[in-house]
Amino acid sequence: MPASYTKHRSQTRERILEAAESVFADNGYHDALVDEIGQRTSISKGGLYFHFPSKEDLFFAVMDRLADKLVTRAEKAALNAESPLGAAEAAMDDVLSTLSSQKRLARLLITQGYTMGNAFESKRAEIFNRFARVIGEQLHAAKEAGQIREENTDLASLVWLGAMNEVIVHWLFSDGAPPKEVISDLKSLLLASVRCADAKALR
Amino acid sequence: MPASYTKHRSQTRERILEAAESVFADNGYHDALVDEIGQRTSISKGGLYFHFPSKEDLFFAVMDRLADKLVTRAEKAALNAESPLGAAEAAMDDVLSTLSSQKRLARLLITQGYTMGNAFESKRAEIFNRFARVIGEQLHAAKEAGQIREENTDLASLVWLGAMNEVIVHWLFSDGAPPKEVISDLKSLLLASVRCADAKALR
DNA sequence: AACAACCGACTGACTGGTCGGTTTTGTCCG
DNA sequence: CGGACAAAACCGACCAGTCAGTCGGTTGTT
Repeated sequence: MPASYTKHRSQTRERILEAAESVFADNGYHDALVDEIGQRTSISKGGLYFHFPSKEDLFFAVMDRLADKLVTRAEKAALNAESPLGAAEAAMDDVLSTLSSQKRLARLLITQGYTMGNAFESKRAEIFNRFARVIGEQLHAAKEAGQIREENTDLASLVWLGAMNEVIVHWLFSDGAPPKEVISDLKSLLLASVRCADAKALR
Repeated sequence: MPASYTKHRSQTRERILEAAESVFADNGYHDALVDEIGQRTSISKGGLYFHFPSKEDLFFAVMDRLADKLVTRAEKAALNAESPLGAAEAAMDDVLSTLSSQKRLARLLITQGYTMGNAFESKRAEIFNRFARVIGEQLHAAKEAGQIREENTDLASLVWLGAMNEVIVHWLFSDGAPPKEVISDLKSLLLASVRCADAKALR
């Protein structure tokens, strides 16, 4: 298999993933038609099935790609902080800002993880655990460094994640404010929750 | 229409709702078969469609009924508390305990709200908002009473709800501990988040 | 008789996936 | 260079399973 084949191949894969992301975001897994992904890519159904073995696999690939992009961004944002707690804040900040400007993606990421019966649950869990770990590691370090008094940092990271998730969901389905606008208040709440020692961080 | 008709009628409806709850909980909306609900009730498909106009309507009815039961329980639990903050804790406590012992229902309530495409989103939001309001009202009262320092009680209630939700999800899909077992730590975190003035409440 | 309640075989729309065939791309050799 | 060959990439009509919902008919109640 010549090299130039594989190159073009991955380009096409990417094109398909892009279109699929959009179709899944618009319609959800069940109501998304493989044929529509075909239309948007100008690739026939047969062509699609040359690149992906099933609709399900395609969906998984889309979600993985999306999660990768977000986690990578968040991790990078965390690196620029000068303290563990700052890093946790930065990661949170980044995710909320990013999703604030991409409602469709937020929806896809957060709600569609549940849409395929039991098959996808573990994948959804995996994705959320990746986020949780990013936060959790920083909180753990913050504890070691004496920045916070909370002991159970695993639970704390779950609380942070859940809070972020709920804020986003509320924005998506109940006309809540965009996450961006509540970041500041949310930070105060979450910093207080882990009993941040630094009073000024609570403003 | 004689009275005995309507009486028997509502009994049958109840029987159907019970069975449907179980089938939906086991399989999720899409993979649940109307025929299976028929089997479990010993009522034929035609019979079911005499009582409910569509599968979707039946699902809605099941979810409403479930949410009603839980919210009512939680509200009752809140009444027995002697302070607003205690009431909020009690409501949280009650919901987590109840769901801890009913994994299938927890799953149904929390994840299946997303499984029917866009059709069900508003209903899911409605149900969660009911819970949020129960907590939110108590937190607001707690603020008025000077029990907590947090100002933004609407956001705080969202944080509480999101935290509870995430703990449950983690239990459901990542072999996390049953919510019951983390209630105590979770309480500490959430009380701290709203800057509870009473130091001993934080233990 | 009249109406509610129920039955269950049937239908028809829907759509993921297949497959035989066609086109495009890269390679090799004379 | 060019033409022959193979493999990749792509096409799209078609298949086959699925299942919500229907409807003409039956049973039970008042």
